This record gives sequence, structure tokens and C-alpha cells, in this order.
Amino acid sequence: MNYEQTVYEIVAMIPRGKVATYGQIAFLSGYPKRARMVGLALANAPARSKLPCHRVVNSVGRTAPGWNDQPLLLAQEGVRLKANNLVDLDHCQWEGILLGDTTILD
DNA sequence: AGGTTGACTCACC
DNA sequence: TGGTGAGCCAACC
Repeated sequence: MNYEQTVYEIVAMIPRGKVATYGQIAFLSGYPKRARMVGLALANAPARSKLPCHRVVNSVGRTAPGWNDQPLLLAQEGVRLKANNLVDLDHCQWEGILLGDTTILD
């Protein structure tokens, strides 16, 4: 499997109402330093795919530039947003995998 | 081969 | 929070 697909699989399991950061996904994918590649992969991802790519934000909760529907989609799912469309990571960051010992890859 | 760019992150103010 | 600077790495000129 290629890197993109790994990223997609991880993104696909982000639960509704939660968000993950690029760095988090990069880490889970086995390449902690490739947060930017995650961004590339998602940017390259087909818009019609069913991936919840709107649930991916950067380390401070910033949503993707030029995609002003993203905060709306998140709010629609119940994700708390702070001022200027910053996701409240303290309450809405996806933590299930990080805190558990579950294996999600291979 | 080398320089730029970017849906990034971290350390420091 | 927010700005700056450095590190990061694949994709593109």
C-alpha cells in the first residue's frame, strides 16, 4: 500500500464530531515527520470520496485555507469551534487511538 | 541537480 | 493567541 492509502485509512476512522491533526495522522501512519505529506494526500484526494477530510486540521485547530465550508461541516457535526474558526482541540480532538493500545495499521 | 512551495510542527518569544 | 524562524519532506518546476 502507498502512503496516501495509509493516510486515507486513518482519516476514514476519525469518529463523527471529532477531529485529528495532520501531525497526529502522520504519526499514526508511521512517519511522524510527514505532516505536510498528509496535507498533500488530502489535497490530492478526490472531492467526491467519502473520506471525512474535513475532520483534519492543523496543530492549532486551524482549518484548511480556501475551504470555508470546512468549519461549517465541523460545526454541523457538533465540533466546538473557537473564534475565527479554530477547532477546540482540547474538547474535540480524536483521542481514541492515541490513548489506547489499539493497532490500527498493518 | 537545485530552488520553491505548501491543507505542517515545534521552539521562542 | 499570535508572529517569527527553523526544520521538515515530497512534489513541482
